[in-house]
Amino acid sequence: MASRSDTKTRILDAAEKLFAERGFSETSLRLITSKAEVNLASVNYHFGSKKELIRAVLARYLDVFMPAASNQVNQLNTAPTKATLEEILSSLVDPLLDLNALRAGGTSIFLQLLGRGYIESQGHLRWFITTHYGQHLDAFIKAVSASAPHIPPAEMFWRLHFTLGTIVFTMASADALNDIAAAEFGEHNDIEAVIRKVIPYMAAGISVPVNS
Amino acid sequence: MASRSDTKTRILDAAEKLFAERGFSETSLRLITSKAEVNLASVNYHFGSKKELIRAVLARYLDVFMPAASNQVNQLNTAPTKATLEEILSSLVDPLLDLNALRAGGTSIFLQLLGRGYIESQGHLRWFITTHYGQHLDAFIKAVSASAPHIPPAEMFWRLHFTLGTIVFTMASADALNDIAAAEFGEHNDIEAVIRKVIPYMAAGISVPVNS
DNA sequence: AAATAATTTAAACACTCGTTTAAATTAAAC
DNA sequence: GTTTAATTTAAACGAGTGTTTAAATTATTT
Repeated sequence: MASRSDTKTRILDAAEKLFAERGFSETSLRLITSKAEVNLASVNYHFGSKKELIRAVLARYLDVFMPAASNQVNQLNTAPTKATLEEILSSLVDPLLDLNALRAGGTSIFLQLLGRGYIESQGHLRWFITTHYGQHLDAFIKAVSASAPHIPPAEMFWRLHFTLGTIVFTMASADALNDIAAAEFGEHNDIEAVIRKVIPYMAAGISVPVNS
Repeated sequence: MASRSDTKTRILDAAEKLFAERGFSETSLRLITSKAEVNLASVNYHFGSKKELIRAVLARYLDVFMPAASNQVNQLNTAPTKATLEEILSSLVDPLLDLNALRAGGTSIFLQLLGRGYIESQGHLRWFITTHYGQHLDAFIKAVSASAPHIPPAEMFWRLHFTLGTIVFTMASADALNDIAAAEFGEHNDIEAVIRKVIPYMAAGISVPVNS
């Protein structure tokens, strides 16, 4: 079965890169299989359909990231002092950067896939994530809410989605923005530098008092 | 020429609604023309191509919104007291809501189109907006920068793009989020309520001190 | 009213898409 | 080594896409 998993992996590797770059519906199976140097029909043979391939691509990252992320959050919860919001957000940086060890550019690819998925799939991805990784999400949401107890739950719902938009849009266009920043300001940032820039922005927005 | 502009308008009206709901590439010309009750070929006759139709749909809003928005910013600039960041952002609310007078649901449609456009078209929309409406954008960026002089230009560049992501992602999925908020918290927000929720978030993020 | 221009229409074109089929090939089991 | 199962392959299918064409219709101009 060496060839089987080899073909599956080649498909997943090619697909995630193309999905992140061009979006799901803009990426044809023919483009994926030609980049992966496998036969067109092997996608349907190994994954059943394009939709299931998309889910497999996302799951490969979520299965690694989600447990690592909620581990970090749980560690903060058991610490003697209550974690600040910025500490909670910063605790996700390592799990995110560890995805680069999984595959080259993994951090950026994962965040771009997340963004594309949330926008393209009319709610399907939201359902997929909440049903498969809901426990991990709940731990994170609870920790964030506890760090900003002055924010009502409904308001926090909106602010966490504002935050999702911030991170996801930023990462989807991080490469282009880095080019502009380099040309305009002489800055040369990598993905980690951008993540560390965005955390104070998000933390301030999430915790700003209501009606001020 | 009554029929000519009538057909053009019918196409634009049907297209913008479908584009906002399903995205550009997910909306076929056949769906647009059947909703508009015009012939399929009339899109190419009146607009040349689907890509030019998309631009026409966006331009119909941008031509109204952009001058109105920079008018508001200029009025703040001539006021006796320096405008706060939240005042600057809030000054865009009226121009946004005035789009509802243009067409039913205009505000929501415009913001969703903006979000879809920025995400779907790999940089094409960014180029289209900066080249056609760059002067209006510059006035806005200058006003925001002046309201937060403690933020270096390079940092402000990043934060304004964080903000673009926040607003664009939120609006692209505003309907879905509103449905969830209604089901989960009994909240029934319209587009104005969401806009007024996101402004404090963005203002706090843009102006938070660096390295804090 | 006749001639010209603008618009609408139905049909077809050329292409891409995801998926399926059945035969060929390779691997595993007995 | 033969049989059985798993995988790969080339080809085709049916449906959907944006666009083009040329004739029919409508509006405008002379």
